[in-house]
Amino acid sequence: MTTPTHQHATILEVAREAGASKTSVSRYFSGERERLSPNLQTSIAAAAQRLGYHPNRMASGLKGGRSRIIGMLVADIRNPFSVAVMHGVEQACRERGLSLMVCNTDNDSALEREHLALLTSYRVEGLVMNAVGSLDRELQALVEQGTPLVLLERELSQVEAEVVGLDNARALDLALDHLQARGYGELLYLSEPPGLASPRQARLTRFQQGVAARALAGEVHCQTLGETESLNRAIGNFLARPGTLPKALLCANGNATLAATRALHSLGARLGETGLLGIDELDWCELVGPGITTLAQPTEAIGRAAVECLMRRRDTGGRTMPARRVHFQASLIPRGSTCR
Amino acid sequence: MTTPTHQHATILEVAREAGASKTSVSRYFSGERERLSPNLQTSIAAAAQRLGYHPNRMASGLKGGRSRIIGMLVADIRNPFSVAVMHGVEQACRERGLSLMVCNTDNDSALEREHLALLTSYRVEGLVMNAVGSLDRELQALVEQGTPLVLLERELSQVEAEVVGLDNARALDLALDHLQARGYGELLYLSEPPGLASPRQARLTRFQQGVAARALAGEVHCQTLGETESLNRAIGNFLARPGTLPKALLCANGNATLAATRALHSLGARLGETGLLGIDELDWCELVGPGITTLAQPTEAIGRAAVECLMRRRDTGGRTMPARRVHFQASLIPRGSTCR
DNA sequence: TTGTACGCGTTATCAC
DNA sequence: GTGATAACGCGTACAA
Repeated sequence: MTTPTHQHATILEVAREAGASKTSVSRYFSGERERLSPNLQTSIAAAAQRLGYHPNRMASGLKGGRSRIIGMLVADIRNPFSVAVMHGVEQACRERGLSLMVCNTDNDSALEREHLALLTSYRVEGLVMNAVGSLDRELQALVEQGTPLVLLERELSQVEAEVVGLDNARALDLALDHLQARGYGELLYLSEPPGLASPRQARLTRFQQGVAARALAGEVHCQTLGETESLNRAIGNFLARPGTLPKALLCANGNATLAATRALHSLGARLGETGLLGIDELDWCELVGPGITTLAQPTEAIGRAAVECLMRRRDTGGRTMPARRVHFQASLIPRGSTCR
Repeated sequence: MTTPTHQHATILEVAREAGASKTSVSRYFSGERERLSPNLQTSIAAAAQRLGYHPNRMASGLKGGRSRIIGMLVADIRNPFSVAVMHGVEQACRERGLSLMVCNTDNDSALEREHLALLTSYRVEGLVMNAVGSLDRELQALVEQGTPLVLLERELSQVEAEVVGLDNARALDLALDHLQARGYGELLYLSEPPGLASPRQARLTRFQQGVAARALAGEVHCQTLGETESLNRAIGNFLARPGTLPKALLCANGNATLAATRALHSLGARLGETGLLGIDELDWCELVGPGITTLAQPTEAIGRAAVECLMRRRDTGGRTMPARRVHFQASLIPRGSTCR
């Protein structure tokens, strides 16, 4: 019987307790149990059990150079879309025996830099990010040090990295086709300012192209969604403008959908009469009024694909491979908000 | 074959590059810059800059025994409440120079055990959890090893740990008072099965006491919320039952609110005529029908308080201190769903 | 099959 | 002020 220590047991203590050597204990916990005699196996297991031993990943990561940690930099952890992708990332990591360290940057560029340094200092074996700022220099350094990098959606021209995300062009085509088929002729596109975030840019561009190609009337409102009055005014003006064709709002992401729904709600607009279509499926979209039509993204698949890219890149020796792109398709969920 | 990627720079390389010793470089990066001569400081800074050096936290964690990592075990990462608390935890960690390692157990007891072992193996300096299973033995071991532990809501009688969470009794009193004031006389309480999760138990118990004390009619439906038909039937029966007093649903958490709203939606019930009150405030509660009345929890404060407890316990030497409880108050947000 | 010795990058303890 | 050196816990040649 051993006295309950308040320290963590080490491999050496387990070895002594089991009457074996460090090496054997190390083997036991490194998946080479078969090569040990049954006797040793049981006594090591018993000793480890008694001492509550867990291998120290800090130490093993130091020696082997493998931290077994994947880092993830998320722009907005309170966005359900990000969480869903993260869920996929996490599952894929677990299946590979990796841990996930998630940092939320709250759309703050300084925070992003800070968190990136942090993840670097833990020697993460790969990095998944969808964050904000222009960290080109730091990311370039990271990639040159041999750390695989996958960008969610936002692509940075400077840095050699995989990009995983939605096929934005086809998603917008899908949305525009649907709205046109339902008879809406004047559209207002709602988005946060594109800034450096390339998917926002890609969606916006395709919206403008698509509107022109379909001979629809299209307007754009790009503004921080926090400014409620400004948004309400913009939507109010759009709806009040004289016009013969039915009007609809197209929202670039989940946050925009939420903001638009609130605005329409406070303006007293009836969903359907005023069309509403949002990119990103959310829990509550089926519950508001006649339901909100959405374009759902395969979030889990996106997360898993990110990890797959990471691992592939790691196994093929990093930057010698050309950067790739993985696109997923959105699926339309028609509801009452696009039904007149 | 020479590796094409130059590895991470080490403290030794920086020292050589700067013409200094390891010790000085270590001091420079450990907040003891003042004790170095200005000359040394600049040359170390320059060398580190050239080499892109970041201290290896794995190594420093090994030597000093401080990983600078806080672990968090979350039962359901897709629950917005959990994410909001996590956000608070993260902020508090950052302010203290700690990193956060989050593991999602997906309400799976086996996964929970696995993740706990993982976090232990990284020698987390503290653990925040709100997870499911009965991990009493493992947690007890953790605490005895000197790792501070804070439980969110769910308390485990066996283990000595702080508990941070809502004042469930007063929250339910608030809810019942509101419903009674609004004239609802027959209540149906919706919850997932209490099982080992003590807050569910606490809320349920208080509901039953409170209903009796107020001479209201109260029923309870505790079932996995995934079973839609069962839930619909239960709510349908409740509403169809002859009775003179207005009826209302009381939902034990955000998931229950979502399920109840869906059920009422599919049953064609009108919110308000049928009362609805949910614990946990969600983005969409103001948007559905006339709005859903909720009891909001101070999520960020709960997360921050958890980290504070952790740190306090660590600084006072862990298990010598008696376990404590921190309770927060919910605040009522009245909306149309409790207005006839 | 099992044991020994060394190195991973860092911090702490001394000496100068 | 600065520098040499010994741990920290583990993996792994290499020896037995």
